[in-house]
Amino acid sequence: MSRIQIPRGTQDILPGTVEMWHHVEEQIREICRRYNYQEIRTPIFEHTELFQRGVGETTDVVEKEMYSVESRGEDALTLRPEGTAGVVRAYVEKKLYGAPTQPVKLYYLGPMFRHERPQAGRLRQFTQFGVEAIGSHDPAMDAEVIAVAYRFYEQLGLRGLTVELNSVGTLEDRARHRVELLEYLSARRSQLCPDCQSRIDRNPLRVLDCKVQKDQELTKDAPSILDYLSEESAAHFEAVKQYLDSLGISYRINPRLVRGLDYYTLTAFEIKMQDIGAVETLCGGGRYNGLVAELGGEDVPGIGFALSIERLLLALEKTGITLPVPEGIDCYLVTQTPQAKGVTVRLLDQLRQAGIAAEMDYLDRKMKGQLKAADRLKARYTIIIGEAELERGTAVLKSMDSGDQEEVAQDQLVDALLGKLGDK
RNA sequence: GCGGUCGUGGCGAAGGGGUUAACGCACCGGAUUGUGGCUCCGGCAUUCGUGGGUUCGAAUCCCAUCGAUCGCCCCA
Repeated sequence: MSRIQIPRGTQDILPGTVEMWHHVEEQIREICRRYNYQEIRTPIFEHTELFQRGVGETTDVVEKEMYSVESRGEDALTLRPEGTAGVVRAYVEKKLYGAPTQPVKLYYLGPMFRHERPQAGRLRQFTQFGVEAIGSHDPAMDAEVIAVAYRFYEQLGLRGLTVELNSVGTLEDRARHRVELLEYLSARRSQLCPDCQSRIDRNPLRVLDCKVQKDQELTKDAPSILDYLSEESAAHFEAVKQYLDSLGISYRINPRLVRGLDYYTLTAFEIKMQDIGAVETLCGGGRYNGLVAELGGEDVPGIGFALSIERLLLALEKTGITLPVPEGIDCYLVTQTPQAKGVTVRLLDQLRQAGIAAEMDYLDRKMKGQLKAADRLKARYTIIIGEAELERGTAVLKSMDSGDQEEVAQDQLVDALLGKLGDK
């Protein structure tokens, strides 16, 4: 029979690795508790139209990366490629604008799906942690959202991160900038790389972000969005910068920073780290003041970020940070003869009910093999029941660390072991 | 959608046309018939991703295919 393999761009997270995920997940819940963001869980799939309207019809994500299915004559469904659209949909549908605490501050953690060619830090199923703060225009809100991401990385031990900051303005700001930019780019069209020539028509802001050296030089003096911000937009941007200064979070203004999703307005930011492969962006986010209205709600502002756990793990690995991973069990039960097995099974269950992580042999290994197995499992203690102990109703309790051992009555074992484990 | 590199046991890895496919880790057994971590000994790939071709002979050369990986586009 031929073997069925894991789909491209997905991964099995096995024991030994999953513990790191647990640790990261704990840190996420902890930081969200402190910053007062509450968890929301939305469906893994949504109506395709949600992403078309939310993310934007002409974005790459919607145009060529969605996993969509026709669903038995009903509206087409799509595996979520990002988290914000679903959260905002829920905000509108569940009327969270009426929630007793405002602004509404939510976080999510879960798998996203995009049909792309996998590479380092890019998968078809990947996991995002994101927050959304909906209902506030306050630039301090922007700073807080950036701080959540930044402090989260700090808390895990990552250093040398760069916060890149920009304002992409309001729709009106962008429209005025776009006219000038198009004029500038069109004049140089033929000298730009083929990718950029098509970007001019699709998303001219992207041209400014091109990695080709020649293009960088050609667009060096292109009109900057920052020069087209309205007074209000500029004031917002200034305030965000000041709040970040107060937080002691350093940042780099990058007027060419563009986000790939259509819903962003005003503040846009990324957190980057070098040398983790071709992808250096760990986290991306920004304001989306038009999105709630676009999805049928009131005209309520919002801001959020999304970051990938896979990229975080990659960054930690490159930095040489190992996460604290609990390992080892408390106790391994060893039997010399098959006759003792009945007692062992009973004792094992008693230990487990008492909260002790315990294991026994299921492979008919000899005593020696069982002790070796206990060692491999990093058991702190072993309980050995040989012929003599079986007869006397006792067991040997042995410390695997010191090698010390003592004989204990079987009905005293749980307490004896609890006492020893408690001493540690 | 496009390009580079790679595919040998559970894992890491040598071998780059000639008949036993090194070695290390892990695993199992023994030395030690009631005790792990160290040591020593033994066992563990009818087979080199898959299919086809060249050849007296292919893990080794060629083609195709599948997969992995890195990069482009784009993004977290």
